[in-house]
Amino acid sequence: MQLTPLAERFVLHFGEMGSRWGVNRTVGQIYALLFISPNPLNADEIGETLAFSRSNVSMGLKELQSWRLCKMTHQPGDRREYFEAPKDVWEIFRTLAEEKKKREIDPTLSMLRDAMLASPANADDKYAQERMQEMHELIELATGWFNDIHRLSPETLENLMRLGSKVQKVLGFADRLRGGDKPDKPDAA
Amino acid sequence: MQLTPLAERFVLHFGEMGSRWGVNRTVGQIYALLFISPNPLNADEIGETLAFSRSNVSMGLKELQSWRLCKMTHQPGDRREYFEAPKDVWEIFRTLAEEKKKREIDPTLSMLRDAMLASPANADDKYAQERMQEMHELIELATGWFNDIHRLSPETLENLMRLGSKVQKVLGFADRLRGGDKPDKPDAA
DNA sequence: TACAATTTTCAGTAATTACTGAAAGTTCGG
DNA sequence: CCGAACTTTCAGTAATTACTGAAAATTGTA
Repeated sequence: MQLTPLAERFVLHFGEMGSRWGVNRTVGQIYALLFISPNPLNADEIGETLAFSRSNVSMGLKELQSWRLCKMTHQPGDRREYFEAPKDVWEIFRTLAEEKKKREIDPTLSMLRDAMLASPANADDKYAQERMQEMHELIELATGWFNDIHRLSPETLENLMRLGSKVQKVLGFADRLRGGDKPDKPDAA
Repeated sequence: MQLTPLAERFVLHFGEMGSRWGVNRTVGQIYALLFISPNPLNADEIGETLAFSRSNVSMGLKELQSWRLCKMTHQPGDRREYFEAPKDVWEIFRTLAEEKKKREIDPTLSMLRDAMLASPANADDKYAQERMQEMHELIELATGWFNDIHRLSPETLENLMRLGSKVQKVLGFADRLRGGDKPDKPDAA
C-alpha cells in the first residue's frame, strides 16, 4: 500500500513528533496511518506501507493498545488481526489525558505523598516538604478537576470550552447562588 | 552540598520521570533541586550536589531557562550566576502548559492547517482530510479554551476547579440566562 | 587593556533507546 | 491433534541521545 503525498506528510509528521510525545517513531507513524485509514489494517499492510519490520509493527501495535489508541478487530474469513484507531476525537482526547496522567503524573503524586510523611532531617527538609505539599495540592486539584469534567458529555464539555473566559461571570454567579459569601472578585489580566 | 535522604528521593524521582516528561535526567534533577532549595544556587553548587559535570549543568540550566522553569539572579559581590525556580505553583502550571503546547501541539496544528488546504489525490485523501479537520477543530477548541482560562486569576481558576463536575449545572443555568437561543455563538475570545 | 573568573561550545565517548531477523510460541482449520 | 498461518519474543545491532573534559568565549574588575 503506497501512501499519497498528503498521507505521507501526515504520517511522517507524527513519526517526528512521536519522540516529543513520549512514543517512538514507529508508534507515531502507525497511529497516524490508522487514524486516517478508512478501514482497519493488518500488521503486514502496516509494515509494508511504512517500511517497518514485522516485529517492529507488532511492538508498536502493542504499545498503541496499551495506550488504548488502537483496537483489534477481525475480518470475516481472515485469520489475521486487524487494527483501527478510535474515531471519536473527544474520546481520544480523554483517553490520552487519562493515559498520560497514569504514566506522567500518578507516580509523582505517589512519591510526594510518601515524601511528605517522612520526618524532616533539618530546616531545609521542612522547607522542601512545604514546597512538595504545594505541588501536591495543585496536582490533586487539577487532576481531580479533570477527573470530574472528563466525565461530562462531549456536548457539555464543548459548551464549557466555547464559554471560554466568560466562565468567570458564570462562576461569580454560581458563587452567589451557593450562599453568596465571597463575591469572587473578577480580576486578572 | 550533600542532599538529605528526603531531598535525594525527590531529586532522583524527577531525574527518572524526566525522560517521560520530555527532558533528560540532568534537567529533571536540576529542576527538582532548585524547586526545593530555599535559596538560589550557582552552577558549581548544583554540579557538586548532583555529581554532574560543569558543562552538563550549564546545558541543563539553559534548557530549564528555555522552559521558563528557572531564572537567573545575582548575589551582591559575587560574579557567578545564581539560579532559582519560580515559587508560585499556579504560575509554574501555566508556564508548563504554555511551553508544552508550543513544543508538542503547535507544530501539529500548523501541519494540519497546511494538509487540509492541499488538494486530495483520491477518495482516501478526502477521508484523511475529514479526519484531520476533526482533529484540528478539537485541538483548536481545547487550546483556545485553555488560552482563555489560563488568564484567569489563580483564585478564579481554583474556584472553577473546586466546582468540579457541578459546572454542568451552572452551565445549564448560564445557557438559560443567555436567552435560551442557540448555544453555539462564539462567546469565547 | 589585561587578566582572572566564569560560562559556553563542541568533539568524542558512554548510555540508552529503537529496530531487525531469526526462532519460538500460538491459533485455528482440516 | 497436525501443520500452516500468523504473532510474539529476544538477542544482536543500529541509531539516537546524554554526558564529559578541554578549549574557546565572555565578563567584570583592577
